[in-house]
Amino acid sequence: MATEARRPGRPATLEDVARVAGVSRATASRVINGLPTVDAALRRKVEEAITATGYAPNRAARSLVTRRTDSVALVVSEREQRHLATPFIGRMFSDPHFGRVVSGLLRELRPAGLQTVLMVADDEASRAQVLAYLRQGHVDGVVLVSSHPDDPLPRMLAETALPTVLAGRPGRAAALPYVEVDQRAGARLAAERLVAQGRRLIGTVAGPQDMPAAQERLDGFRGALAALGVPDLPWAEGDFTRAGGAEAMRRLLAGHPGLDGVFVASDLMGLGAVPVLLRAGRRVPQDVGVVGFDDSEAAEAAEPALTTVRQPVEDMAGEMARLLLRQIREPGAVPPSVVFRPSLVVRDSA
Amino acid sequence: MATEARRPGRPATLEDVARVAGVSRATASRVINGLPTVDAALRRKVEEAITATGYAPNRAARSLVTRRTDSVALVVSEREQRHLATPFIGRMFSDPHFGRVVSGLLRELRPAGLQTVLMVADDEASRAQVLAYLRQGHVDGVVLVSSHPDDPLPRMLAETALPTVLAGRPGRAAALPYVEVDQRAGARLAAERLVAQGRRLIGTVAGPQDMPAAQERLDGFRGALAALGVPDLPWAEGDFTRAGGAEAMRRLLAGHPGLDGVFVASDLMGLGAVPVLLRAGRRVPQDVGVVGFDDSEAAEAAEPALTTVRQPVEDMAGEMARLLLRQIREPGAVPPSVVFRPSLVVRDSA
DNA sequence: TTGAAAGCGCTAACAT
DNA sequence: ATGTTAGCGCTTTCAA
Repeated sequence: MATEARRPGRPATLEDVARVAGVSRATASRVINGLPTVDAALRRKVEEAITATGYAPNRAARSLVTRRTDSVALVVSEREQRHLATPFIGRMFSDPHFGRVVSGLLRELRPAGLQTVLMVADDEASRAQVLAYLRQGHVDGVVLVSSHPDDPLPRMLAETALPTVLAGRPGRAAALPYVEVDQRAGARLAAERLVAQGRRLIGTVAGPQDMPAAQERLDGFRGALAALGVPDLPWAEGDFTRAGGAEAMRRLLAGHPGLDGVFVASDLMGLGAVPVLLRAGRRVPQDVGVVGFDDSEAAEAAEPALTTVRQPVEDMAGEMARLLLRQIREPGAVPPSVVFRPSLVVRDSA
Repeated sequence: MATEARRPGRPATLEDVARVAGVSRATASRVINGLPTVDAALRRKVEEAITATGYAPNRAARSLVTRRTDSVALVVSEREQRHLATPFIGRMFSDPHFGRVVSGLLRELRPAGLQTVLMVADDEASRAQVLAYLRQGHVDGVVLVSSHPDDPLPRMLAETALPTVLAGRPGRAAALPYVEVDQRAGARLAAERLVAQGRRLIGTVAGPQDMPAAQERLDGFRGALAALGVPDLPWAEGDFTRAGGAEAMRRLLAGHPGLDGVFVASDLMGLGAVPVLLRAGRRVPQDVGVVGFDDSEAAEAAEPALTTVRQPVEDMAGEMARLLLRQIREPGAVPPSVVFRPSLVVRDSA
């Protein structure tokens, strides 16, 4: 119905809105930005003009004057892997876990009016490039998902004073808030489950011990077992991949054939570990109980389905977004890190 | 060494560079944008000034005048699924396939100096929002990854005249270039493999028949079998999920217990289908040969590992990026769609 | 409460 | 080949 009163071909500008509403650009701008000091009648006129013209603000123009960008960067930092056969950017993107993080993030960021720019840092050059981009003020904040413990990026970001949130505690401490699950508490849940089932010869397939999360899962599991009266803990280290889990399970089983319970530090490794047990003639869960970690799709896909420690990944990502928003809105504020409580999801493997 | 000759606190501007180099803003701009009409000596001076000041262009300012944004949108379009238990944005993001697409895309986009903005359209409101954003000229182009065949977005995008590329042929035809794999050729590879192994009682677990890709895989498989002298094709429809594959396999096997070969239209469905066969007492591949489609992680994860039809996903995504770049560089050009040739990856299941 | 005007940093005529 | 200048669309003093 409304004739779009504007120059043809180009999107309507604030100027157009002002003209249609019969006010100045300044007043139109006030309405658009929700400032209270506008007469109700004029406000209505402007709002009508916005609808009539199909106006939407030009972000570049706005950004030029406000120095905000209404966008944040989602930076994926991976160790360079030219030696691996992995095609291109490595496994982060094809990890369903990462997808869940993105999902939880967007769910908060979108309603806040923030766009999300995807960036990858996987070698020295790209890291410098990303950092330059961020420092230049092209985004209002950064969510960093880093997969390697010796990543220098957290510290470098801390020095920029740009609002930043980390997915998980960084390998090298940095003065930045992070969100993660209580690894030790999760390990304890696993220990309690296995012990409650009467298992006493318990081992664990741990994650890479240079990663804090993996360390804490191992350490927490050992501590919980000790508290439950099981002082000894044989373990083997995997690399958080399926193949690595299988390999570690083989070593563990070779050294300790009498095992009746295993805590595998990730579901994906569990996917590799369980078949090793089965092929070695152990029934799961009858002979050996297995508890995983993550509650990823892998847990459901396993045969039998894995009993596992659940991380509320989407909720955690949502919290990351909120921490970031708070920093953006209150410059200087550095909110405390948030640690989520894990829960046990009982399926068939223990 | 170089003292950063600039106002403190703020990034250097073109003005700063010009002053340090002792030239006008225009000349500095010419150097930065690589225009040829600049004296070699001045060019060097400007380049030094850039280094000295740590200058990087302000994208907002540039965008305001050029009407380019040097960014593209990666739009993920999914059917609304409030009825499902799926947490949040649905399964696209946690699909490793999507991650491979992102990976291939970024690999081309990054060197071209384009940022990638992630957007989701999963209901009427978000679709309108995304469309408004795109129409407003906030990006130079769009990559659309759509998961549902009745998606109105391809057509709506075609009407905007914004450079666009689709991941896969759209359900409703649209005048936009797309990239996909030759589905029929892939199905033929599967048929040839099974028939070459002497199998004659062959069925297929097809994908959702409202999706073009799924239709073509079924149709192509049927055609190829007929050409090879196997005229009959029992089939059951799955929904491209693991559980759906298992369910369809059960139905297929119930109706045709004598099957000795199955083409499963996705590896993920294969992951569900194979255990059904095993539990029904069929050995794979001895009693029943199984060929999947995609060559995803699922194919390797299956037990036995799936022989499958490979889609070069990262390469295809890279091609999408190139098609988009061409449209951006040559406005008005609508490059033809590109169809990739699949290949057979032989593993243990057939 | 409203408007006039300056200016954010950059590119692109245009003039030289 | 180089410089001067006029905006791009918006927010934000500052006056009224």
